[in-house]
Amino acid sequence: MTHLPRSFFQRDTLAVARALLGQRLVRVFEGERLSGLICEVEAYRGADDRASHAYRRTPRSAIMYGPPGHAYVYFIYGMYFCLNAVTEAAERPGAVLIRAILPQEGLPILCDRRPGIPDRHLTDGPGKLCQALGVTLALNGVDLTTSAELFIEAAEPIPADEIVATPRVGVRGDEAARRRPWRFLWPPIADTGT
DNA sequence: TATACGATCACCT
DNA sequence: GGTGATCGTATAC
Repeated sequence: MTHLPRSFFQRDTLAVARALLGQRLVRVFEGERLSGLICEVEAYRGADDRASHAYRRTPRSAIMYGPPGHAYVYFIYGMYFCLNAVTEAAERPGAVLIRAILPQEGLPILCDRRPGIPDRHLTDGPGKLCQALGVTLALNGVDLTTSAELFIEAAEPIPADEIVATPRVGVRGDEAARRRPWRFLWPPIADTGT
């Protein structure tokens, strides 16, 4: 088991998004391994994508203009965090939002961190998986290719014909941005958000 | 300095 | 299927 290398992230954002499906997201929290297979992602790009935080270069979005392979964590709706992996070469902004994982290791701890929530819903949303894994702003900017507390391991690649693409969730306003099928799901039976 | 809003979730009906 | 929670960030003043 080894960290995905920087070259994995340093390419087209859409290619990284598809390739991340099926890989294992690992969080080492208080000495315990928590992990799950990535089963839902969304691609966000830069100047050509009004739905992306990187559409404008601000202090918050600056991380997406930096080298690939780093974590971009942001706070949303007053109570949740979302985890992204920065893509593309430096100065070319892009990121993949990790929206859901299938729990593999540390299930009892995931349950402890989300009391009263059925197993099925522990990590089936971007804010949920951050809560379950203990991902907060403290991890913003960490290097996923070298970090000992948050990284991604190579697992089984997913055949292209098992991946479903749909429009992204929660994208409003810009018509072109809303139309783009840059949300990727695996397996196809996963929640479709309808 | 002030204000509007958001890449969401849980709980209600 | 609808709505309230709750606050960092961007943008306007």
